[in-house]
Amino acid sequence: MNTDHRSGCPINLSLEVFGDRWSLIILRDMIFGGRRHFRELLNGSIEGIASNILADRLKRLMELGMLTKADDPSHKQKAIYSLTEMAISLVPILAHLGAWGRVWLPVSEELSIRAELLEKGGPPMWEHFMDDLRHEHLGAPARASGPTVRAILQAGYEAVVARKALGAVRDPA
Amino acid sequence: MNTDHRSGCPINLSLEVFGDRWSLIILRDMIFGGRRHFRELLNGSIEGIASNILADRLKRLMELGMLTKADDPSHKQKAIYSLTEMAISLVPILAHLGAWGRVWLPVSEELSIRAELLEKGGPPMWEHFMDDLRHEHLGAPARASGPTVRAILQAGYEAVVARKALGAVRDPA
DNA sequence: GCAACTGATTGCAAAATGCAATCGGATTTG
DNA sequence: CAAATCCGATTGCATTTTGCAATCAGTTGC
Repeated sequence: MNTDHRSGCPINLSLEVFGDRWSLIILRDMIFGGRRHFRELLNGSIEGIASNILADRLKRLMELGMLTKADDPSHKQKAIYSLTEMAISLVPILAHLGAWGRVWLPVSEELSIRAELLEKGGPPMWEHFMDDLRHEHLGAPARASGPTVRAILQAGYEAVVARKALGAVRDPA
Repeated sequence: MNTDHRSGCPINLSLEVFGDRWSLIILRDMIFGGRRHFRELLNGSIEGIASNILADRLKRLMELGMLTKADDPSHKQKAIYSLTEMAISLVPILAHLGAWGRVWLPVSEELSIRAELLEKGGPPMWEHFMDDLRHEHLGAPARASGPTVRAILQAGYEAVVARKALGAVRDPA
């Protein structure tokens, strides 16, 4: 890992970790989309990441301690990528980032409903989400009750998609 | 301004705004360092931004609605850059980013004391800070009482520097 | 045996970055 | 009043990063 930094400022060092156009997109897809494999990240990315960039960023994020990689027992060639606690603790930042983007940028309704729900859920929901991710990626015990936060966000997303499809039937273009 | 986006996801759109190595550094120097002029940003940057990059980013941030530019009445050639509400509302994100960096990255003590104080102050302190910035950059009325948040952070910084200098006298290298 | 899929790698063009020198005008200094 | 300094940039150029398409060798399912 590269250890010569521009400065010891925490904001600068954070930017050196994910101050590029792809690293946080990959982490977003792992956190919110539940993606664990190379191809899932490659083909599932709505932004269309290239395979060489994805390979480079996965390697970089591993060197930085944000991800780990393990063999998939069901497929000798598959690798499973896992979030570390360092990456899981980005959830509040992602929540704030989504909230800020929702206010100031031309977001689409179906892609911002998750950010809206996460904002409304506040820190308690973020903690729930981080516990879910610790269970999923670090083998921590599962939360006692209730659906996962990802399932709640996904349900919200699907409700918006369904409502928009209905609107399209009633009011076709 | 460029209006073709990779996706309408709020996190992606936020990254398109400041997902590079310099934009947030410039905003940090304006917010925490109180810098308003080109040269202040150029020479005051500990990370050493190049003048062409600074010029490009200032232009870009203006096009995105994060900054405005005005003539300095005291100097016909000077320009004063001001934060917009869009940029001021990044304060909570910067606070979280600093807090995260302080935990996970090799920050220096003197450059992370501000992040520590801002984290301990919590959302009420962030609101105070944003009010100060609205007064400074948008002409809003000043807060009723007490020192500015920037002054509090600066005092903390100087206390650390003084303490470290004292330690160097007592325990020279 | 063969097509589809696995996590990547390679080659190459285009864009972004880093760095030093420089610009014309405004201001300060001696 | 002339020289030096400062103002916000701009230019040229080498290096680095990115984006894109094609390709790779090994694994799996049929």
